[in-house]
Amino acid sequence: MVNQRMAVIDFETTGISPGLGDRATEVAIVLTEGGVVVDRFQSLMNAGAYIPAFITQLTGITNAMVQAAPPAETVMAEAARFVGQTPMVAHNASFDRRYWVAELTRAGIEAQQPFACTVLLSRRVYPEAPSHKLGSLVSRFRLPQTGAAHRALADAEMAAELLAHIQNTLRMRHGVGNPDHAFLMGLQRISKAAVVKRLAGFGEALTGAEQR
DNA sequence: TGCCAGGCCCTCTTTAGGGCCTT
Repeated sequence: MVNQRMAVIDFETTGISPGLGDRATEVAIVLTEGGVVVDRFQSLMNAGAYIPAFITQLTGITNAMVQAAPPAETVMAEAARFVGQTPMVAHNASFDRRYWVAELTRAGIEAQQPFACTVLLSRRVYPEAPSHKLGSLVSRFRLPQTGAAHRALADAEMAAELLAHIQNTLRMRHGVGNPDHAFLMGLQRISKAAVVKRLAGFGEALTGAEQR
């Protein structure tokens, strides 16, 4: 059992590019330990950015909702205190890490936490999956649907469920005794081709589907 | 009002192009 604490994060935003002015509208972080959620943080935030209609249609988050929310800098400072030095995880982490760094930088806070990515891990551990979207994987593995998709807390909790499922697969199918954050970072860094050899070294042979 | 990016991965590749994934 992996008892290491990890912080699974999800942002809702006004778009896909913080470098071009997009801002976060909501953040949620769940702390997991041994595959169990032990604490939660969630808040809308007012970054003063306009939310396009199609984003509101996707997330349900309106301009009025964020205008009534605390300032982004205040929320991010609370989020940073909540996370501390806990290693982080996100679904498509390159996206959430960019917003984590961008919003913390605006708040005058340095971001140093390493990010593991459940998309990269899923591609390596479940190469047979036809889709690696969060919702598709949750459905495929019959994981709990923790609320409305495309809201930060629900997506963070579903990503945490997926993380626990990946860790369990590594333990049960591949004999990885301790799939902690450092192991996951190592696994996502090596090429997909190298993963077969790496995991095979932990014990049980991979399935045919995984060796394709 | 509503445009946009970036990293990873595959292949009809590597002097490239396109799909996936996130909002």
